[in-house]
Amino acid sequence: MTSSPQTSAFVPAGGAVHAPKADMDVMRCLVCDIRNKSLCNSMDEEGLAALAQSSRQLLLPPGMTIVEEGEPALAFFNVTRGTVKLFKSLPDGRRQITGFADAGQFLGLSTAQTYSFGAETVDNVRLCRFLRPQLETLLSDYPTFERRLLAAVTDKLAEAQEQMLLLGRKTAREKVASFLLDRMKAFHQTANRRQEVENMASVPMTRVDIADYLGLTIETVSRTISAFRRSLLIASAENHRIRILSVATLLNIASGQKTD
Amino acid sequence: MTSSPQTSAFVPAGGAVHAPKADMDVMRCLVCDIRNKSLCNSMDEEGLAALAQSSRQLLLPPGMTIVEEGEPALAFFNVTRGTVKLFKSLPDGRRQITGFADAGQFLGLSTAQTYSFGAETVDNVRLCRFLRPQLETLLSDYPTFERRLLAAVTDKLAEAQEQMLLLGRKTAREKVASFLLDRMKAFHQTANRRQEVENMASVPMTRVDIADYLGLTIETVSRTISAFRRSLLIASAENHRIRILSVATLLNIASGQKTD
DNA sequence: CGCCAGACTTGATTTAAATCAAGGTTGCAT
DNA sequence: ATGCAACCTTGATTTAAATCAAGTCTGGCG
Repeated sequence: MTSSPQTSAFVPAGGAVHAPKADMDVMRCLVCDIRNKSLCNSMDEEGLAALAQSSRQLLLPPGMTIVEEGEPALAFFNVTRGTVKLFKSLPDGRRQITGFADAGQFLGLSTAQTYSFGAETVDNVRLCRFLRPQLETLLSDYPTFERRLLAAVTDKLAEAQEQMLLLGRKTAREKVASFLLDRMKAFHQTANRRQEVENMASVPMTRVDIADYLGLTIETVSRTISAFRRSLLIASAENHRIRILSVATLLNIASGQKTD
Repeated sequence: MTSSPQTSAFVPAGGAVHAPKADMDVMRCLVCDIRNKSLCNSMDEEGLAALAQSSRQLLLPPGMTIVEEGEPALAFFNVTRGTVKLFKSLPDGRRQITGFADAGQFLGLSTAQTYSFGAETVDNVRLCRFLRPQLETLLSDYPTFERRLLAAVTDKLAEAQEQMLLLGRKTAREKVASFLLDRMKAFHQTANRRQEVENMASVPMTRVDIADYLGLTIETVSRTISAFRRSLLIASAENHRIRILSVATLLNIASGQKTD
């Protein structure tokens, strides 16, 4: 594999690569383009310098393991670009994706000695890694940061409860509609430019990932998306994007109002 | 409805009742029998006095609403006796129970203005209610309490991820086996006496609640429990208890190993 | 003490989604 | 440009669990 313009910043295979020295200095967090959409917005200028010195930036290509189920929980991560999938597995290989962490989201919190979940990159991902002792120092030194993390975990719990409602009680059609709307919301939160982001959803993950997230099979996901396309509720766009043609209808479907 | 010895401490209907003055004084938390199994174990003697003065104790009979989906999130609760169910609903009445909070567990955290979930008592419940401003004062005044809450929410998130795996990828049989084992664990954590608690599970909730927790129907729950009983994996006991006759087999079933 | 409502169980049938089975697309590597 | 491997789509059939349909059990009340 030779390097191409698109992937030149990333390792071809085998492991994480640390970003160049310039990206690790005390300024990194101060100039971070998504810091106001993340935990880091709780920090003043001095705190941002402390964050930069407590963390290392990693760049990872698609399909890389960030965290392995059952391995020692040594680090905490903040995603600053791309999308990460979090999942749990059964011994026979069945897998449930419990969430996607887009730019601005954190992952890797654990009170146990080992991670109870795995995490892998979906596309090209940039993240900041905090080793546990360093995170704990930050929490103690910056009460606003700790309060912000508590709020962020509380929000994740509310999201998880919403996903339980989806998994336990929604139909395939309702699940896919909910997913597409969530991806639209994620894209809105993530995109920095106001460039025709309206009604666009970012869907960088495969059908297998979507199925494992919604508790369905790839065939059911594919059929349902095809049906939405045929009904002109959505349209495919370039770059793994989907344009949502009728947000209102999809909202009705997602919340269980019958809209056939 | 006239009062009976069993329910005399509770209101017959209509609303919460505050416990007698003696239970609200500065000593309440100091003498609380489950404080070491809850968030409150992060507090020293002075902190326990502050907790007691920041909260009121409530006693509620079965089937009472504690928190209503969509209502202003004014309070945070710590369950000190009994079992509470947390749930989310769809407009057409479909319901997903997202968790059961037994003695020692908290509920009611929210960063939004309104609760995104409902909460109701399953049996006779005792809980401590903290109004939001008072909780925030406690968090600021007692850093160990805030750290403990962060850990507790992190644990809840891990539980929620485990439940997503169950809802999305487990069979009915695996779901019910997992549930019974969880109820056994909850009973062990809750019971203070070592009185033949071994292999006992506390199941105070109805089949409807179990079904809404596991993403099944009551018929499927009933059939599955009957099948386990016929296979001598479990046996019914008094007081809404179930004795687990083969923990090992149930563990195998719960984790997807085929054990027919 | 026996009635009754709510909770639970069991059986028969239906159905939404899974599984099985081909193809079709796409994009990257040679 | 071409081949191929991974990904996606569509169709036919099966199946696990839902739904429909009776009962049975239980405990609190008159």
